[in-house]
Amino acid sequence: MNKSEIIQLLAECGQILEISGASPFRVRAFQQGSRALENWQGDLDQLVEEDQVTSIRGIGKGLSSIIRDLATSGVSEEEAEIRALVPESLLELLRIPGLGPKKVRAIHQELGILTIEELEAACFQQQIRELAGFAERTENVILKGIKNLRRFAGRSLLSVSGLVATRFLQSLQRCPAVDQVELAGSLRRSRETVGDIDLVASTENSLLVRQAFLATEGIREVESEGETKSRVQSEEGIGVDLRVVTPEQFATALQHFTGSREHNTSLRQRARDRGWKLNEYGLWDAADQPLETADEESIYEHLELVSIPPEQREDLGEIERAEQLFSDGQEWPDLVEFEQIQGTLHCHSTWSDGKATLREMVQSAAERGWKYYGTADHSRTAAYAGGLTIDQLHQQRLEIDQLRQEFPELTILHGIESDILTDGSLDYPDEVLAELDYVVASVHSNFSLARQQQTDRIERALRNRYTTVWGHPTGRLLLQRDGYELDMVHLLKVAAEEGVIVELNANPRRLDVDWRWGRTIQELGIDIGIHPDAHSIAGLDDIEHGVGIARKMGLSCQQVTNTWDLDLYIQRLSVHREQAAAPENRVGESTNE
DNA sequence: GCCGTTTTCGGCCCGACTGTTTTCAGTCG
Repeated sequence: MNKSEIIQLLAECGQILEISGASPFRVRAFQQGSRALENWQGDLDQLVEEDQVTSIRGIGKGLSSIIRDLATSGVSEEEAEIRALVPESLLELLRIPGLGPKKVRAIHQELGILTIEELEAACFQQQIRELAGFAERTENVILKGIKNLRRFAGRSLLSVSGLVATRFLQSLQRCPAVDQVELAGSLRRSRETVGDIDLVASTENSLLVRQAFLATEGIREVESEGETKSRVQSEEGIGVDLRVVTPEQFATALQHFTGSREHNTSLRQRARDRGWKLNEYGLWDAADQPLETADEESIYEHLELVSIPPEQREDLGEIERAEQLFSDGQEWPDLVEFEQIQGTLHCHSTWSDGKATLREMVQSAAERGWKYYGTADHSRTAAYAGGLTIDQLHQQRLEIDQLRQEFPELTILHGIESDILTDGSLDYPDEVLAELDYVVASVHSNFSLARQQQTDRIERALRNRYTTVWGHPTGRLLLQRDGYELDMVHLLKVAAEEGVIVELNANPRRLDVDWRWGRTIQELGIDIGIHPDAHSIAGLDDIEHGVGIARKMGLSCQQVTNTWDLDLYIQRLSVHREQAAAPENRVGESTNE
């Protein structure tokens, strides 16, 4: 059983235990264990083999034994025992908003209901309202929840949620009663997908602010509204939460609602260790005296930590690091910023499956003030995407020569996104690859190869002297499909050895390589290229999503190739080719045709 | 079930809103 299946299974065990009425702490242990495994990146098989699973914080003896059994044999006695506690289909009922474990349990025990369909029927037959603790309104809430569940599927992509968030943010910014307003939650932390949108506003008049919030365009439904908290559902099916506090409370509220939950739990524990109290309204010392918290920095400073960038707040060791930096008298290192981007590689045009012409794309790159622009259409095997024949590649070079004259201030680089063929070779003969400025090597076929075979295939491509960039390394599509099975640790080592730039594909459906590999990537000294994989002019804007993920990886501008000066960049693109050309470095080199 | 410079027991973050109730449990974040 692979890692993502185990993560899912542990979370389900937590939910089953919850419905069955187990200790809430045991429930939380499964949920936190599942999240801990999800946020940990490394080779799980190796960890299991070395019997080191408990080295992941949040996973102790009990969970590690379940994980070991599942990873090695696919079955676990403990897991089977938990699963037998309640019928599996009840987990579906938990997805209905407003229905938690207690209500699901009551509905099942009293009425024998097992599925969403049965629950819906029971609501129509007005059976639910007869149960203790339920009434007519609960039936309506459930029916509405079922309807929404069928219509919308949980989390959303940054490209969608970002637009919705901006709409609400602007509506609040226009309200004169608002003192400060900021985006919080997972969007501020640059998570790759978003469950709902969190906004924090400060004011002396919460009523006016609430009214401005509820007057925002595109609200399907108001789910709750109170003195300090309101929640609506947008037309796109995304929940939007607004928390309203006083100006003095803004910093602690922003910190609190930015999260993550795990980060906040650790931070509050740190306050408790001092006999202090921290919540969204402030920070109090042991004598119950409020401490000055004018901004987020001061909250961390009181707790003897340097200020931690929002993207890093996942409780993955950042608090320990902030403590060390604080005692060393240093600051958190600067993370890469959008304004530092000088250009990019891996953009498509109408030469293959892009929607804009090469000229239009180049024009847009020049208008953005970029120093360089790399075009990389699909290679010839990608027939589905209009991949270029060798002849077309040569014709494209003629157009690029022309554009270079028209846009002298922009350096235009001619590349290709070459399919990695099933045997690991690239899609053109060496002499054709040699004519190009760079090659993005990507897998677009045979996703279901066995792990070792897929790893070997990609390794061969990475060791090809013409490979400059490893494109969208795992091929995942967020909310659609997992990446192909591969040995990521091994392949990152290969990329480091060969000097291959690892792509951070900034398309909001991909955001691949996953940010959780950030630490490994930094340890190996790998250079990351943030590439929009743009198929249109608007697609170039996706770089901003990529920068957010790079910040989440903890990267500085030095580690992101497309923030570099032109000369350094050009030099970097040829490094691999020259390295590989040296006889002592010729390892597993391919002979394309 | 996890954790630990109060370490093998006894804690485990904390507050808002809703709906069903007449003071609170359940859900959510």
